[in-house]
Amino acid sequence: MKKYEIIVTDLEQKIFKDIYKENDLLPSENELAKQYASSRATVRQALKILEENGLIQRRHGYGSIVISHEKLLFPISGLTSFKELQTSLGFQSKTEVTIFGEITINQELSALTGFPLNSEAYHILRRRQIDGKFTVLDRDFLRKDFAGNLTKEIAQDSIYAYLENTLNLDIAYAQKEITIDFVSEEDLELLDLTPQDRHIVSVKSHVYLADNTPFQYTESRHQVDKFRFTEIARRQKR
Amino acid sequence: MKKYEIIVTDLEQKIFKDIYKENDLLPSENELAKQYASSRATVRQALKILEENGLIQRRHGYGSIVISHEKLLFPISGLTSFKELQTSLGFQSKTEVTIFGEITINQELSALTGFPLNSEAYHILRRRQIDGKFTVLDRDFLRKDFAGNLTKEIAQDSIYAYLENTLNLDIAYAQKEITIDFVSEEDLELLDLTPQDRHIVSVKSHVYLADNTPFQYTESRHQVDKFRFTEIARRQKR
DNA sequence: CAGTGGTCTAGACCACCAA
DNA sequence: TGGTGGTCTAGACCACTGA
Repeated sequence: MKKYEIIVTDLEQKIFKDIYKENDLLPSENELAKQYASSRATVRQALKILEENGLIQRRHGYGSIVISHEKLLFPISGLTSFKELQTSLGFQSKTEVTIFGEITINQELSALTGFPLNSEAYHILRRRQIDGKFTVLDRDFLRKDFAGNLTKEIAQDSIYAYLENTLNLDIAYAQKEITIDFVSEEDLELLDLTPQDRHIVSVKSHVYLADNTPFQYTESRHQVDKFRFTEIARRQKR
Repeated sequence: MKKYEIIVTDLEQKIFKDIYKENDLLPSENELAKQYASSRATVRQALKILEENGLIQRRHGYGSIVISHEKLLFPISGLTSFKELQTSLGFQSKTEVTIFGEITINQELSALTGFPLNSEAYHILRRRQIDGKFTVLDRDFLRKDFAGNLTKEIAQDSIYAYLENTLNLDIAYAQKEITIDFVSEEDLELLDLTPQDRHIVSVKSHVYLADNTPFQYTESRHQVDKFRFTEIARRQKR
């Protein structure tokens, strides 16, 4: 474990255990450097992470204030997968793999996914049940040359866990887009929608590996009243 | 201008001018440190910002890759106000101030906004026109003890510009939430909705100052088919 | 004013990557 | 293996906040 990670973890725990309470000041950077027997730069690296995670707010010439952390629920932001969400929130839920196929990328799919023309990809359609009702429909395209031997069983569990832990693929970032679409035939067929539902929330993601190759394209369609997205936004000074 | 800002700006321009093209490698950190006559730490601070802004992707042991920047349109993320968006995107648009009033924060409003009970606040309702149609409805609550003498004229222009540039208020971060609501009576009355529209996108923001005081609460209601939200999400390793 | 966080330097060693 | 980015140090000066 790296030194700055140790500091982050320790401060996180102290915040969650209310040793440092909401609106408290953390010890100064010099003080923390002494406490952790580190340089100030290392402490600052740790504080930067706490700030990005929305746990503290730093103030020039004053100190680092602890932010209310009760409000920090349910960040769909940050590339979190369904399985992770589900376990961390303790939902009653199930995943059904509707389609598990392979496909050659044609012109249209290449434009959509960013994959090379004529490359081979998995095409997976899954629907996810929350509290007994199918509320989310996920369509995934994954490049076969990277995703190795994906199976239906893995798709039923967590694809991300498999890619990152088993294949050691380095997933770096995603370009996400949220829009509201009209309900499609397919949505009606596969999700438990009420007849009055005309709209659906669509979250499209292009997922890239560390070396910048487009690796996955996902469209996730959520029943409108089950969707919620939260994030901490910091004002960009520059 | 700080040294790392100079480096960021310079590299940004070189990327936008295609001197460094998509999928190119930037010069190494040591090389850049030489070029800008700075330390490596300063170069790294600049590269960190470029990475957070989605312009490059850094890779351990390899280098910093330039990411496609054509995809970077319309980030509502990052606390951007309507006026900024409008000017940066060149929309034809207009803002109408429907309500400009003052209000004492009661129990209910205190819970909603986080403002102290019995404090004084501005209550502003604005509707925004894009291409001749009212598509966005903004309801703002701003604490009067911070927002000084706000006027209807300022509200018609940009409140943020006034607060930051004129009052020098230090807006630090916002907790945002996106949900889909049912269309309300008020929405129907003030927005140009079609009779079939049943849903509306609601973006709620709690805005905080640098010293962590809740300062503004905004609910922004967007016509469903005019709403689009994009962001770059990085996978959290920790 | 003393103390805080923000910027910056010049070094060091390590972990990773491609050839 | 040589070059890359990732971590870390020990120091310096500056800009800002509060009393």
